[in-house]
Amino acid sequence: MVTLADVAQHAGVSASTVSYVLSGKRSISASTRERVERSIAHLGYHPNAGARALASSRSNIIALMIPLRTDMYVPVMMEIAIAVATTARSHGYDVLLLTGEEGPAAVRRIEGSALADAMILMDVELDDDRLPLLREAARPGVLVGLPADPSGLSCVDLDFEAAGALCAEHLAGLGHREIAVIGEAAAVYERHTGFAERTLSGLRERCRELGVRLLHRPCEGSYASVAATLARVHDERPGTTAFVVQNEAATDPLLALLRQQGRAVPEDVSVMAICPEQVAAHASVPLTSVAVPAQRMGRHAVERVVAKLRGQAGDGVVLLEPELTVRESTGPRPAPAPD
Amino acid sequence: MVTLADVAQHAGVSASTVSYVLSGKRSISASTRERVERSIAHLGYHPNAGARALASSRSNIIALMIPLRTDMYVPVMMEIAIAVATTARSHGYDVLLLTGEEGPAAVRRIEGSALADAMILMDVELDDDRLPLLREAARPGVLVGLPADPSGLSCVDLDFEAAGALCAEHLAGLGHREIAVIGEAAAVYERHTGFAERTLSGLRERCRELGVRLLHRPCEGSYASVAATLARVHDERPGTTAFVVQNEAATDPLLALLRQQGRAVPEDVSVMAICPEQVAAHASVPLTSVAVPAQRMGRHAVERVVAKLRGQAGDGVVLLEPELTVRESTGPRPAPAPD
DNA sequence: CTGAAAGCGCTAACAG
DNA sequence: CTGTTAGCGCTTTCAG
Repeated sequence: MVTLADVAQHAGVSASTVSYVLSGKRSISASTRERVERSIAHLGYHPNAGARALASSRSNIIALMIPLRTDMYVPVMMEIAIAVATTARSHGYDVLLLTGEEGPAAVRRIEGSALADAMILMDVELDDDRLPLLREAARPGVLVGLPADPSGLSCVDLDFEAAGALCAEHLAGLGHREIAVIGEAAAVYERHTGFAERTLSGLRERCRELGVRLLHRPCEGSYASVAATLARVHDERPGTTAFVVQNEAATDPLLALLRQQGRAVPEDVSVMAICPEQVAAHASVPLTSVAVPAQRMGRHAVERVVAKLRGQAGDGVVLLEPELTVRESTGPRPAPAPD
Repeated sequence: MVTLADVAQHAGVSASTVSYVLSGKRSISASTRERVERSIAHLGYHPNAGARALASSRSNIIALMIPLRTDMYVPVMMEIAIAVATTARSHGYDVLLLTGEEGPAAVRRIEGSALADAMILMDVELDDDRLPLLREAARPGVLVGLPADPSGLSCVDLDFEAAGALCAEHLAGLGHREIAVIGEAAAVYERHTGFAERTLSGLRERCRELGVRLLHRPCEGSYASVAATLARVHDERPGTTAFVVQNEAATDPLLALLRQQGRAVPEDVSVMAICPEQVAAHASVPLTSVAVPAQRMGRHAVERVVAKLRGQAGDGVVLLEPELTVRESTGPRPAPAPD
């Protein structure tokens, strides 16, 4: 194994000089720097991570806790995780992958062992039991998601209220007066993950302002349950001309069912979704949608945590602005059927 | 920060004793052990990861390289990654998440910096440029996937040939004589990722043995392209009574199209898939399928790599046996339409 | 069964 | 601009 001492000897300088060439923490004459760099390349030197961490008490690792249950929003999680990993690398950090399994113990473990310099928690719940620990922790942390009480914490999330409002505006702008929301599974609302409720409240408020009638129904992901929900909406609000879907698994069944019923999208009925771009773009009818900006969220979380490590940022909530992409699934309200 | 020395002092023993209590590498009297453990709990001691890595030259970290392009098989990747993380934890290892972005350089970096004790590479391509480095590396590695030349490497993968054969047998057993395969996008075959070809060859061989006609058509994930492929199959082999789908994105469109054409599944036509359980179980008609055993693959990869770290395992390819789950999408061949 | 002590490879004062 | 040196916290011989 090639050590810093080997490099120093080869370059005919002291160990500290090599160290400083690497860290740039003090000025080095061009000639020495060059000699050292040549030696490093020649010997194929890589600094030892453990030694570095011990001496500097910084590991250059960011811990990322992802949820264990993989039943929801998997591609989004994955996209965030990948964005976190690549952004972290571009800032000189590696990423340690932790699953929710360990729960709060993981926070303690990371903190105690100094394995990571900071942590990013995904899929935070409204009342997450890792939060008290995180507030006390010496190391900075950033949440992806928004808990009930974000005080003393840094959070990044999509502005779901704004996303809801955006949907309402888009459909109202097309003339729709009765909208139905196909929501997440009831369990999601009961678990109070927050985002679903926030979307709904944005939607409700803006609909009220715009004088649009809104109906909300939670829905499981299965084909059968989408069918049941659709039937129910049809019974309760036959005048519904537009759907907002916030349920990744429900979009395809919904489109299939409408097609089956001979209701053309968007001529007879408009459909829009709050979902990952991929899902929206690849649906059987490309969906007008508000995207969950997974990459931006991951990138932002890392940048935030890195800034905090440098003492350049404090706590606070950052809500990313939603963006609406108009595709082929929404159109003007059809003329009311003549009696 | 609580150090080992603090614990030693509190317990009235030497540092090495504490260390040995922790590692169990030499016998300790019950009374000292108890005292030490009490002190550890009392002080809330956690060993410092960097110091440990430096002194022992083992980091207790396994690096996991996941592919950067997330266009394919995302839930499977995620499931493998999570299985890797949880299994690793249960063996005392943490997982470092690397993306494919760095390419071969990542292998060198991990190796050089001693950041991880071993690595697991996902989504290996037939002729992957990280493989030569991995063969020379001092640290053990395990591939998830099967490259063209697995010599000198450890690999874990699904036995896709057997999976193909299993499909052929199942359908032949139900009396089907003409089968069509809806395959992955042409790009997947061109990239020679291996698994698609292997499935096909298993399918072909067993079909030949069983006297079943087989037609294979690659297919993009979009609704339109599934429609086109289906039409083409119908033209070329009107007698086709069963489909094997190896393309996560094609299953739902296929079922929707068949429904639209008034062909009932499984009464008029059988459909089976090689895909994750979730996809199969939640399809609009629950699909008879051969699963990609993501969890098993992740777990196996970790166990393999841990065994190698202990010098208890060598190179070689392990192909996991596929399992067929019969659901509602396959049935006996319909009686040939009377002329 | 337990202690003492020598590093592991690097960083960061402290000196010049 | 560069060198000397004292640790960082832990593991692991070597002694007893």
